[in-house]
Amino acid sequence: MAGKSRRKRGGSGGHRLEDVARLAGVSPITVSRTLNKPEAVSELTRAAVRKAVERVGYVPNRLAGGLASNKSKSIGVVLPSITNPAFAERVQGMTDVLLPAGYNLLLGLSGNSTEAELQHVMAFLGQRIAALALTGTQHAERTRRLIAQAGIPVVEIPVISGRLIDMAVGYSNEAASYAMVKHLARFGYRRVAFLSANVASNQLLQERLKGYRQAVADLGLDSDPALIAEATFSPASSASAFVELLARRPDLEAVFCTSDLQAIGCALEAKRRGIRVPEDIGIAGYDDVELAQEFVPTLSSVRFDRYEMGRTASRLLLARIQGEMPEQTVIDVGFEIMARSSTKRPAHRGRTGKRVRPTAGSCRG
Amino acid sequence: MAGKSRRKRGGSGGHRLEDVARLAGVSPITVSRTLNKPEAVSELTRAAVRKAVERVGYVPNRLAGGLASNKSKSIGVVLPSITNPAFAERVQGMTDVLLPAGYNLLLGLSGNSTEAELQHVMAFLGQRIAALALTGTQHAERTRRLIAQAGIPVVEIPVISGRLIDMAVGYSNEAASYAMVKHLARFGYRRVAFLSANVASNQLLQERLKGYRQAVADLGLDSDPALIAEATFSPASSASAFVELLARRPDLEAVFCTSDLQAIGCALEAKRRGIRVPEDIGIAGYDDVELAQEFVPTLSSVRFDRYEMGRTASRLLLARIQGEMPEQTVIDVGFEIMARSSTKRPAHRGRTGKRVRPTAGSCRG
DNA sequence: GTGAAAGCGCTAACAC
DNA sequence: GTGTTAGCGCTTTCAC
Repeated sequence: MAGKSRRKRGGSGGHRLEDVARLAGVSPITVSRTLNKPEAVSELTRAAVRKAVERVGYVPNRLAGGLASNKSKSIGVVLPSITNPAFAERVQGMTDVLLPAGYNLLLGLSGNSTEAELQHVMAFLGQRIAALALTGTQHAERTRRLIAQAGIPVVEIPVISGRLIDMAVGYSNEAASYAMVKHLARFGYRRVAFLSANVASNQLLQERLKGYRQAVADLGLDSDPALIAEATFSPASSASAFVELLARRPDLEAVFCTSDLQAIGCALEAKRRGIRVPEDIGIAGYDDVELAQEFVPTLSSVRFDRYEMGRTASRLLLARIQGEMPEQTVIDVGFEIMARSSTKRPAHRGRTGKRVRPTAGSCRG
Repeated sequence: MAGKSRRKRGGSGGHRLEDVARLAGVSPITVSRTLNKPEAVSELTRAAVRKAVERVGYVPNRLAGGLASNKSKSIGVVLPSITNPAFAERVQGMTDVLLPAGYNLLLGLSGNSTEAELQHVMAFLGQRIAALALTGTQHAERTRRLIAQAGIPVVEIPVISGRLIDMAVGYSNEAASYAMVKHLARFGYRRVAFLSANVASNQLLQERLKGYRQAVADLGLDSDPALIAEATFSPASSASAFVELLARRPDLEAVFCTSDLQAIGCALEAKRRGIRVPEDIGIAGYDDVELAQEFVPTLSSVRFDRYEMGRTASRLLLARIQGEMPEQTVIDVGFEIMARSSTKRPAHRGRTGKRVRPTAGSCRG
């Protein structure tokens, strides 16, 4: 006791490195090393320190550690929203890799606003995050500048083209969309609607719309702009968008929705109206959520491994944090067109289960 | 230049308070005050400082600030998983309140393991989180001890009974479950199955099972233990559990699922087997996801406002962080039985839309 | 309203 | 392998 008179120790009540050190009969730095670089400490000392740590229930102050070392054990993640299962699984994949490595997740929800993203990135940088995971490649210039200045590893998900900041894990949304339209065309659907959430604010949807348009052009499908509609992610909203599409184009043959929930909304509306799927109208979704293959009829969808994407992205970040330089920093995880009943128009026979290999990233076949 | 020789300033490149201060022609502490307590600084100085901050793009180091003040602007949140939309909406509600107040979210996914929860809480405490939000009241003793020692505000969600640590926002899961079974009984279903995820590891499900059992006993329904089954959250898994229930009890009349996705899994399986819902079998869900009211048939479910729960919990935490003592620290948000087609057995007529008022927290009517 | 000094708890650097 | 010293960038305390 009678240490140098300190400023009042806040209510956080924790013990300090020094307390543990005294108890273990070593210097503070030895305790620090035991915790951070155990291999640099003799086995004997290590045991003594560990015992002391246990004894007082020492929880290191990461704020102090971070300040001293100018880096923290936190990783920032910015997502548009988390209610969308597509993003939720990515987060799960990330924590599953980062937690065992001792890293925490700082979560920022941006709602597709680059301004909100900037706010989050600033806050994260203020906490000296060790790395950053962003969604898409659409960022405020200031965000890019701040990140560059910070010099931390960054991974963008789930895109692999565009103006990449650093690393990326994803696939070509455009190619996936193209492939699905091609799949529909193969089954004879030629008046195919594109139903998505608000495209203007969402880069991924822009890519998908581009793929849709390209396929429509390439395959000579109906290119009427009235076939393009927007709805929120709720099934109810997409149901009414579907109704409007039908009103605009009573000869509508298929709807390609950029989310499964929207596709299900359309399918349910079709059922309520006695429209048969896939006979009268083909319906395709996106994301391949679990419900897609259980639904009646089973729902064709675009599949990509969101969970694995989170894991891969995290591994990339961890490698870079540890100073390694992964040979591949832009990883294409590919996608898969899951051809199921909802787009299987009778009297048409198409190939199914087309898998786009990771390195391809575009539609083949 | 020629400042006192410092340890190398890490690559994080940022400017310091001192840089801004020099530029603005004031002392560092004045800059600090301008940023944290603007009202304590003259308008003129404030303007000068703000300009300097803008000019160099100053991002305060929260690590340093946190160390000095022994508190951070981060709030820890522990959830079992985030793939479940029920939790995702809570998180959205929390950030919507916390972000404008300048707080970040540290996310920890525990998978219903109290041990994992402990790990997260330790890591969070190491970062001197300002407050903590936990799921349920089942915690390791050590977790409780650490939290008590830290003396930070805690809110538990979505439960309001049991061994509460501090504050709570939620409703009685038991009463909600009881109410749904009662609703089923009112429509003449007497052989009601209870289908949930693994109960042993999940406190909420335990409460719901208790409510089910109590209702079965009180209302004289069939209490055969074979009517209780488990499945994962996937619709496929619950579909097979449903099949097994039918095998065990071919005279099964209704299934009460503790999640909507499971209920939908059952309903889809019923459709595949030509079993009519609600005529042959009644199906009830839990959570009232958007799809529930769009599904065909519309799905009866237990509703509670998850988003608002997140907001309320966050407001409680913020108040306590600011030293206020909210008069109510255990908030019952109530629940609602959404009576829809999937449980409306013809020739039976029950009351619908029963709303349990927040302060009631139990089943009335 | 503003500033000077001290120190939050830890780790980097260098000595032994 | 272990210890000593000097800060990390901020906020507290107390003076003016």
